[in-house]
Amino acid sequence: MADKQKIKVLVVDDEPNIVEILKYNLQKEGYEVATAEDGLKAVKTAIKFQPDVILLDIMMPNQDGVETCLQIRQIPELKHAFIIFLTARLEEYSEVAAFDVGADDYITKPIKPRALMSRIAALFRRDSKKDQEKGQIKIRDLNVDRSSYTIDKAGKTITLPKKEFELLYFLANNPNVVFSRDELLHNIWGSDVFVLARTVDVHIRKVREKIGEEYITTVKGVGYKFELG
Amino acid sequence: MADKQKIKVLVVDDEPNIVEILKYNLQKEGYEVATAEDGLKAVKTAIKFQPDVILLDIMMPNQDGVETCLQIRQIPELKHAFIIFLTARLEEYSEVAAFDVGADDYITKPIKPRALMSRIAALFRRDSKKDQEKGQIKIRDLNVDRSSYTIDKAGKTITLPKKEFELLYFLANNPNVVFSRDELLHNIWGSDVFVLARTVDVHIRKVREKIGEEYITTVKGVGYKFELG
DNA sequence: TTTAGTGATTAACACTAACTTAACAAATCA
DNA sequence: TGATTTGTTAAGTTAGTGTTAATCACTAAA
Repeated sequence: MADKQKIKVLVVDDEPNIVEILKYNLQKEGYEVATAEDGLKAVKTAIKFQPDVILLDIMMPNQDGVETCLQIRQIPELKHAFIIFLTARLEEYSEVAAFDVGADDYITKPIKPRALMSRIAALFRRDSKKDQEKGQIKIRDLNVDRSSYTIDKAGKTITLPKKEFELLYFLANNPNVVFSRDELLHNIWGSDVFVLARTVDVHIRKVREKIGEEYITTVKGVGYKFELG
Repeated sequence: MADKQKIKVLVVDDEPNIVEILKYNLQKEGYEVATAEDGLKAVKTAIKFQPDVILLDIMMPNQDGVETCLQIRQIPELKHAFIIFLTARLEEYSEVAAFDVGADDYITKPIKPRALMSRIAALFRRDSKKDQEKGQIKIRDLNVDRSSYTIDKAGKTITLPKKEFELLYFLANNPNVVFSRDELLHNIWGSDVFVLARTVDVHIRKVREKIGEEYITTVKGVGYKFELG
């Protein structure tokens, strides 16, 4: 979702080129970025900056990524942070040690910015899903229940397939807000999936068919919204 | 379409077929397209054309993509441009060098036009959202809400079609300022759309019909304005 | 390994609200 | 008054959406 607060990413690598590329691409995607050039500085910066994600090169002067990761994991304020290792392809060293040490993911260089962005985005999609998992929305006469992918309406229980459910859930979670097809794709399908925008229409059709026509309305030329009142 | 200013894309490849396919698809999506067939011409064209995005083949006669990219990155006016490399799958050469040289992304041939389009669109998505975040205007007894494309008036909710909403939104956003029909067309319809000025009258009529006559006033011989107090 | 089934995506065609244009009536001003 | 501008309505056109069906991908059962 469009988080009100920018997600903060700390990039740690001793190669200025890589730092620049990542910084550039991350900022382009709307993240707030800080950088550090070695492990020692990384820890200091992390404490000040309180990042949500840390991209951590393994091979660095002063203090390598593994050791740095260990230290960061000791700091209570940074426990929630996602740590992603950046490794050259041939450092087998990393893979095992990385996870032992508390990394959440790792990617191999050379880095494909696009893939990395998707991966970071995915972290927060998953995370936000967790938030929602408490998730039961009562809206109008519907009871939208994420844990079972079902809708309760007047005693009747309707089960929806995944995409249809996600679509309804997303709209119901943001009632009265119009979303364009592209926004819906971006938020529900993810930023790294390429499907035609009109696919949304078909899903809308099916949801309407199952729960009734009166909930989701079309704003022509703009998109769809869940109608309150 | 909706975009005020067309996004400019420069396609550089020595295979006319590929250039044609990309050009066709990009234009269909509303981009302004220029092309070049080798690296040397690409630089010249880029300087004149000032593209926002450059699709750059790696393997080209005269001067390859990597060298071309380097040169383009030297030019201050083109620093903001997104450079995306097009590479055949087996040129491992490219991946590393590409990013060293300042590329923002790369995609492997064969190119799937649809995926490429999504990717380019994604580059600019953030900006367009920012425009929309302005959101909500409270003026007199109206609440003009862009997120739902509705007007609230004394508890009643009125939904307007896109153009009518945009018209009201624009006027309400600049209360007491008179706009000529041409100015309204230019600001709401966009500079590249040609419709008769009197079309505005009809939309004004419909907005008045829906929200009441007392908000938008006519200044004869000049245009319309949103009336405060 | 087939087969059947489900869901996701795309493609094709139908339909209609929204938009544009045109035409005429009403209002305004010289 | 006549000329010009705007209001209003209605008819024509288009872009956007609704809808159905075909295709594709995947899974589970036989």
